[in-house]
Amino acid sequence: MATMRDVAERAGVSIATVSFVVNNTKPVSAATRERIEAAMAELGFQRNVVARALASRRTRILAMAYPALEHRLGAAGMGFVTSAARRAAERGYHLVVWPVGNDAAELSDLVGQGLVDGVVLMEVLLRDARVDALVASRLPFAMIGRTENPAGLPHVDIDFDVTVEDALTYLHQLGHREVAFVTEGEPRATFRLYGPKVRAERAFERGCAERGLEALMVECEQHAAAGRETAREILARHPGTTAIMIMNEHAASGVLSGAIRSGVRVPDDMSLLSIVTTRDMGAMADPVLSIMRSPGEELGTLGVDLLIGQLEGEPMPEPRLLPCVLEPGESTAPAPGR
Amino acid sequence: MATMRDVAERAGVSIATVSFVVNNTKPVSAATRERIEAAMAELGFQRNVVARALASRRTRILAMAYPALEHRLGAAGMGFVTSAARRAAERGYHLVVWPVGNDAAELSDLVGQGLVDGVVLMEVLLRDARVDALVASRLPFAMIGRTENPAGLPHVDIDFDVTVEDALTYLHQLGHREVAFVTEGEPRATFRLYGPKVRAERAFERGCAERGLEALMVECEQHAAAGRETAREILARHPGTTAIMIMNEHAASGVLSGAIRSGVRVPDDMSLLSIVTTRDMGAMADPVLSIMRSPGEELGTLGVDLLIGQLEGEPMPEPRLLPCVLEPGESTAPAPGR
DNA sequence: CTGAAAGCGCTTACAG
DNA sequence: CTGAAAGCGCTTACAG
Repeated sequence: MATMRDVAERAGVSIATVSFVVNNTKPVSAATRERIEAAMAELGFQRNVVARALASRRTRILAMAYPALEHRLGAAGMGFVTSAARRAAERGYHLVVWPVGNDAAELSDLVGQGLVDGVVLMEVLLRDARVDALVASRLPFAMIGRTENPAGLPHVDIDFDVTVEDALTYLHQLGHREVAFVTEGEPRATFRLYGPKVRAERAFERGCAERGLEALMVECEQHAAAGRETAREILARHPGTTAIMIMNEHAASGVLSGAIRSGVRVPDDMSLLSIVTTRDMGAMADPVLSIMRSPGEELGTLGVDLLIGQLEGEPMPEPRLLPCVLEPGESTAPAPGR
Repeated sequence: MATMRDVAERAGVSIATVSFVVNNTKPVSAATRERIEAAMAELGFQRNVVARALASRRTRILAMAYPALEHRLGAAGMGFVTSAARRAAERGYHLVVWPVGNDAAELSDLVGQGLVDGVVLMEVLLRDARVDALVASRLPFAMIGRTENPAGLPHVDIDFDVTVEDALTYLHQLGHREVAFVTEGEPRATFRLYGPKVRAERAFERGCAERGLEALMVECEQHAAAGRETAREILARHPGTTAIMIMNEHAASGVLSGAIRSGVRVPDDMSLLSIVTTRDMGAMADPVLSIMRSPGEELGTLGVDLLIGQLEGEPMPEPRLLPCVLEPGESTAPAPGR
């Protein structure tokens, strides 16, 4: 590999001048610039990013930190990572992936190595030791998700209030008055601090109260069999239910087939709406599920933008909350008798 | 951040000696080692990985290169990345993700930056310019997947021969004599070079020939609606078919519901076997699909091991081919009349 | 507009 | 067992 020294010799200049044209950081006369560019082309020069990082104290590497044991991150998880990596590349950065535990020690350790200029933190909890560790480290970071009170901390997240409110409005306008909400259930204690679930539940309760509806919520493990069982349970205990809203991607198809197996027609007797999910997931069911699409890729892109913005001294961008967008499928219809 | 110089001063030694104990690279007397370790603890010293990389000419960063536009990589793609990142971390490496185009120029450019010690290349084609570029770069690499003739190139891949053979054996033993194979179809020209598809088709043809069966193969786009249409087509044109093998994760549930909508009972009238997929995908269908599980995470782990093996001068590990493993669900049964 | 030089924080022969 | 010193390949004041 040719170095700057090689280029400088060939062009008959100092390496400083080569650096100036490579980085376009100081004025250089057209003549010498041309000589240098010719030399670079002839030698196939590429600047060594490690040396640049050490000298400039900026590695131009970002980290994407996500929970190591997170199996919930399926297709959506890949969407975060690929969109974030793409955006980072577009802006001249690299993205490393850091599977980290929920304890902050591991993250602090990684940060201390000095490899990255900043961190994008995924799957943030309402109270999150990793966030505290990042604040303490003074390294720039951005959250995908947010703590209980994220004011002042750069973040992007799904707008659960708007998403749930839009979902309820949609179902309510279809005439549904008894709506069940199937959420994710998990034994792990930290799950009580899982923002998406907590925020969606609060929004559901509020939305139901405003409409004078009962807020029926059921937790369900994250697989199809549990979804089937949950559907049966709802039908047995709350036979008046005409619509089920689901925020549990892996159980949604199970809820559907559980209902169908119980002799319920979807959407004639029962509407199903799967929220915070992807078109692909909805399309795999039969009938195709109506969904509210999660803005997964947008969040990855925005998270990186928020971080790079800080690194490059742009005016601190506002936190962004993006709602999921309704994409009706075949599983929602007017309530029976309407 | 404390540097080695700080530690050395505090311990009253040279920075060389500090380096020796940090890296455990030369014998140091117990007494001085203790002083140094105490100093490190007091200062909270962490070695700067960028400086180490520059001095040692090893960054201990690996790249995972995958096709930028690849939307096929859903949950399985995340499995590759997370398992690879975890393995890299276990062995003291970082993993950067590189979304790259199919042309080799982008990859060569990234390699030339000197950021990584090696590359794990995903979604390798039978003839692949990126592989040629990596060979030319002389940078160590490992493939997940393989070219047409990968002898001498480190790789891990699914053993499509064994997988398809096992699938056929399973169906044949259940009495099925007319088996259709639904594969992925795509307009892109490079898809003709997509190894998994080509190898599976060859294996299917061979297996059918050996058993005196007709090798019925149908291409299908990668979504559920196309799967439904494909099921109808098979039923209409080949009414004797009693089993469908599917290597098209996103269409599998569609094939199932297409068959059911046509009045076919699964598995009584028709068996369905989805190969090279995940338990999660199979479980989302009703009835639960019998699958052959893709060893996605194992491939990610092995790919990293293969790469690190080269970097650390271990004897060149053999390429590894892993078969998918049969996990019967509710969608396969003896052929009708058996 | 251009260059000489210090320095980023380590590793690694080399010498003792 | 330990240290002085060169060097990894750049960037960046500073001087001219």
